Amino acid sequence: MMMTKPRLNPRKTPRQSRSQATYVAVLEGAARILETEGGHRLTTNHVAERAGVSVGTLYQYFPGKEAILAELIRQMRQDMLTDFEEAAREAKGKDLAFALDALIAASLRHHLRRPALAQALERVESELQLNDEIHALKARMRELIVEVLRERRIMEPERTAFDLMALSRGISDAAIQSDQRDFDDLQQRLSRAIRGYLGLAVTPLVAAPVKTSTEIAGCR
Amino acid sequence: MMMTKPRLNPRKTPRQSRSQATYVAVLEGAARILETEGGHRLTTNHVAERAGVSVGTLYQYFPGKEAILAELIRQMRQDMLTDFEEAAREAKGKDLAFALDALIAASLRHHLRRPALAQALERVESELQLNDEIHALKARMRELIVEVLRERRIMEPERTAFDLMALSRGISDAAIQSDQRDFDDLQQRLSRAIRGYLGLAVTPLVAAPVKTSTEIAGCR
DNA sequence: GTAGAATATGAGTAATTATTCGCATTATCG
DNA sequence: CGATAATGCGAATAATTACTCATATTCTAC
Repeated sequence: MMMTKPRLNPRKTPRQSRSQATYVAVLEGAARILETEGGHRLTTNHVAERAGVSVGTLYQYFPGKEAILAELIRQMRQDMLTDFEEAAREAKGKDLAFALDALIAASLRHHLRRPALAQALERVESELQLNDEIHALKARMRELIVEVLRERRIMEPERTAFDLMALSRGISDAAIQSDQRDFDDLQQRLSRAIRGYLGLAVTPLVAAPVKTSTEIAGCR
Repeated sequence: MMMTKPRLNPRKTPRQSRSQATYVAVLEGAARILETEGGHRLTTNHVAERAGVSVGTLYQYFPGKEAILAELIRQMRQDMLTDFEEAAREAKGKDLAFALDALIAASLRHHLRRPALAQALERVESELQLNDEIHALKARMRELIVEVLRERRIMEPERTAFDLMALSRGISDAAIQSDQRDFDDLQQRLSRAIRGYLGLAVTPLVAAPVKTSTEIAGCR
């Protein structure tokens, strides 16, 4: 034979359906380890075992565990972006509060689908430095929100989008960490936080002690 | 000799000043690794090296790297709690907005002192399960905020404190991750987010397109 | 069918990381 | 001092984890 290729890309692209199945099995095995045992137990041998696959097979498709994590993150971000795009399309033409609620719902659905996995992947994401593809996905998500804000004449849409995403993530993460999983409850709390940041009307949490005449008269 | 003790607690308490110095050197070495290289490079040998200490010495004071991390986290939470208590004392008797700003400032100081370290430790904290002492520190911090809210007649103080802490952390973390380090800018953004959540007055971000008479007349 | 390509295997090896232990050094106290 | 305890050392060893490769199995196309 002429010359065996010098082992170029260690990561093959699966061609047959059986290898496709192997590929997703590895990813799913890794995901389940993240969910149930934590990142420190994610070793190549262990992933292969949980995937019902041999280590050698794993290495045919992934050069190492970082590659597995990167692919899981990429898929998560891709799914999230798709949901966001759908929500933004629905909200087209509707008013600000409606559009925001649609985006909040999309974000919440994502966090509640596989809560432990989403949390673990976000942690990994901030620890690893990511490839450009993942960065691009996140950038497009932010741009999408910026557009929603800009169309509604919100000032400083970039910074506002940044803060809204950040505070949403903060509340979602903390809630999920404490096993709060009630969709409607979380939706309300996120909606309050976001509307409040924007200066939209929000029912005050200050229980009026005794209504004085000056308080009733004054607009704020 | 009668009987060598069966190696009870592998973690000695340093008695001489020199060993005190060793103890803190190990912690500082670990902290610097977290800051500059990331959690995956935190190995006992490496920590010892960066601390200028031999591995054996490290193991005299810490049974393993988790113990080092736990102690770093404990110290971080302890410092933060102290700052919060101080801020709450200052704010005693002042109005809600003032009290909140004092707490925000304390939180921000903490995050900005050693930003990369704070981030890394928070990640580790959510990955490891912590001992009761650290849980207690966090619980006392939340209680402190609950009290601030309760004294000002805020409804559902527990849940509100939870959400305020969560959204603050979300914004702080995201900002620091993006190298936004301007104290006053962050203070303003956090203040807006928190006041907004509570339904306090916040300058709206909606650029009024044309002021209609009904908008000017209506209180909200 | 059968040839050849693709895929799968897992024991075996390399590399990394954790942990110990015998001994050297330094401090404390009378 | 000198005795004893405290501290420090780091090569050596154990344990874990990463990764390979010779071989076996399964698929595809003719």
